[in-house]
Amino acid sequence: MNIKIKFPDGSVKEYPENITPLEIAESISQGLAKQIIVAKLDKKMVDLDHKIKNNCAIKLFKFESREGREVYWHSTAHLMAQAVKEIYPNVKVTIGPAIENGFYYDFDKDVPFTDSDLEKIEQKMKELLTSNAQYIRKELSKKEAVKLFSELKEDYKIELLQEIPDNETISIYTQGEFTDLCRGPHILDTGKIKAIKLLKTSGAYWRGDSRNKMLQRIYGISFPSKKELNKYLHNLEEAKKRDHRKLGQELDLYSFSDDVGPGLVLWHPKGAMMRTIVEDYWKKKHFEENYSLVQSPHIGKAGLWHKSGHLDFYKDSMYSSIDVDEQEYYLKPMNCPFHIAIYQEQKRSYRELPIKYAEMGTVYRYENSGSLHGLMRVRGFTQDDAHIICTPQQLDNEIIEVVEFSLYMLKAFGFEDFEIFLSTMPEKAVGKKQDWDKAASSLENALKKLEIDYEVDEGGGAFYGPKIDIKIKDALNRSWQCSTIQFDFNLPERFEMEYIGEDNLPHRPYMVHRALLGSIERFFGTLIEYYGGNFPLWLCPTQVKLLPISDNFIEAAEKIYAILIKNGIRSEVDHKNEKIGYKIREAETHKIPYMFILGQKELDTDTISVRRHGEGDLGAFPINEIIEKIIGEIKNKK
RNA sequence: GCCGACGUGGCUCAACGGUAGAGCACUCGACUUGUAAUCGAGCGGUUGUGGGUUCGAUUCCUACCGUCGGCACCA
Repeated sequence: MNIKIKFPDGSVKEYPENITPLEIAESISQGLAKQIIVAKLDKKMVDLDHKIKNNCAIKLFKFESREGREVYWHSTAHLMAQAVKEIYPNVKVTIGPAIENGFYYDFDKDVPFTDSDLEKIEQKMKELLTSNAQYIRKELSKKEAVKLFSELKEDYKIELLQEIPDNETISIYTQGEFTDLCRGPHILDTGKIKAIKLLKTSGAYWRGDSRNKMLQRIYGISFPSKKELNKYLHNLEEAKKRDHRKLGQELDLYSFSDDVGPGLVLWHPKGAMMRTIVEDYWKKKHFEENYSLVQSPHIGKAGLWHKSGHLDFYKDSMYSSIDVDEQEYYLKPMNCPFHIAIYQEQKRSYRELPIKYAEMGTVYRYENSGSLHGLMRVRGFTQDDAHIICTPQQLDNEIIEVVEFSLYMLKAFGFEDFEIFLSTMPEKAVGKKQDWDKAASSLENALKKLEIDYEVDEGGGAFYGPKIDIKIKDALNRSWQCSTIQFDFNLPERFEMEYIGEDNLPHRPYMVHRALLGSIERFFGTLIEYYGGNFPLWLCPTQVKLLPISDNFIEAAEKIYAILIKNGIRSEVDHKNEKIGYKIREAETHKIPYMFILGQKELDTDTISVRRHGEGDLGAFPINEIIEKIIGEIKNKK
């Protein structure tokens, strides 16, 4: 009997029953058959030797597809587990999924893996490859599976099995001597894996819970060719050059000091200059958006933080108290209570709302030592914070405006690539369910109305309200939260915030916290990595460096410098007694966008020779012309 | 916080159970220079901190601090 197979292009072909995806691929072309990794029948991913029984739609995946890579890497993880078990038979296996770039496998092993263990394991994997073992799927009952893994003494697998319903069919995969509990699918045989690299080891808690035992994780990656692996490793090296910690030092933007303390940033002149430009732009835009700028102190009395709930919920991550005149004070971990205090200085009318208080507020949080990371995660940072206090009727519109504003800001700094999340009510939460729903739908409506793609992070909201987060990835693909727009059902209640409505009765306002850039420190870090230190001209701390050909032209350079400064162009004169090649090299390595070269030739023709970073010699320009060009570029934020 | 690795002049790195060496940077001198490193000289480190082993430690052990890679956390 024949069955009908529908292809993604809509065409339908008939095949005999029990045909496999691999055979179907072979019927199309040998080339395709060689490349495919896995197949999808209707909505189910299956092995390539899966016997097809019914009419269905088929989709074949190569390594180039996300699905293909996932299966490929997952199969490599099995291979790694096999290698580990052969070298260390007493190690217990746990789970080993594919991740965005490669795979990992967690093992329970008393002594952590060392770098040389990694080499041994990699070597063993390559050895195992030569046997070209097949990944053989077997289905069995839960009872049988429990028996099998008990015999293998794989306790973690038994724990996993226990969570599967009793009547469900369990699948296991075996390659060579190694059998793993696994839903699949897998590649057909290890022969497809051509290049492997084990990248790093680390500790990782069983099931991601810090109360559980710490396991030993190995990360790795694999490719169908050595060439692709090398390319990946090369890209990794290139990405490391964009690391904001490396560039921050090289470009003399900021530093940390052991004497000052971990996670406390020292902004050097060039970094502080850039920060000032960011903040000035931010302020200008906030005035345009009808925000009122406020400023608040760095510490406040304990009572304030009790009332706000911060001491209940976050005491462990607040710096310890400061004793002032026998009163307890705390460094602020958030700006909200101060903004609320400003709001409450007067009786507020509905006519005043919405009130939007904004502040570049520097807050201090005692972050775990292990989580500190350059500028991305620090202990003292400045939030571009604001609190929108409005009536329920104003809410939807305010949310739309703030989401738009947020994207506008990120785009102004050149960011196009970010991920947006809508986080909903967590298990532990304050406020009424109906308020949460209203707030969440208001957030969702704004995203939909603005036609923004987003993911829902179920239960990912703060305890006090749902939120929209925007995350940006760093050079090494780690993602960091920047913008955040958060509802707060907690503080208006706790502080008994009110406004007098049209009905002459007090009402509780809605409050939204929002930070568009997030933390200035983190934002600056992502900015560095995004541009790899080659900032758009308007942000560059030094826009033009004047390079006299010899000492004899320093004076002439100083004159041009004065003109540039007068035109608002940030410039420097190179006073070094060096050859022009040296000065150019130094300016290039410092990623200075414009180099003005000045010698006899230029003096004679009343021009300057212009060199652009990364582009090279642009030729000679009359000074006015090049100033105009530069000013234009700054205005266009290029 | 947890697991692991690491910590040598401002930076990048070397050496080693016998009181540290190079390049760059910096200072000085010579050269007065044409689109990514001119030459020479000099300055600069109680090898993260404390304790221990040893005749002797930067090297070995240990605790702490910090950094890095993950995990957990992230209002």
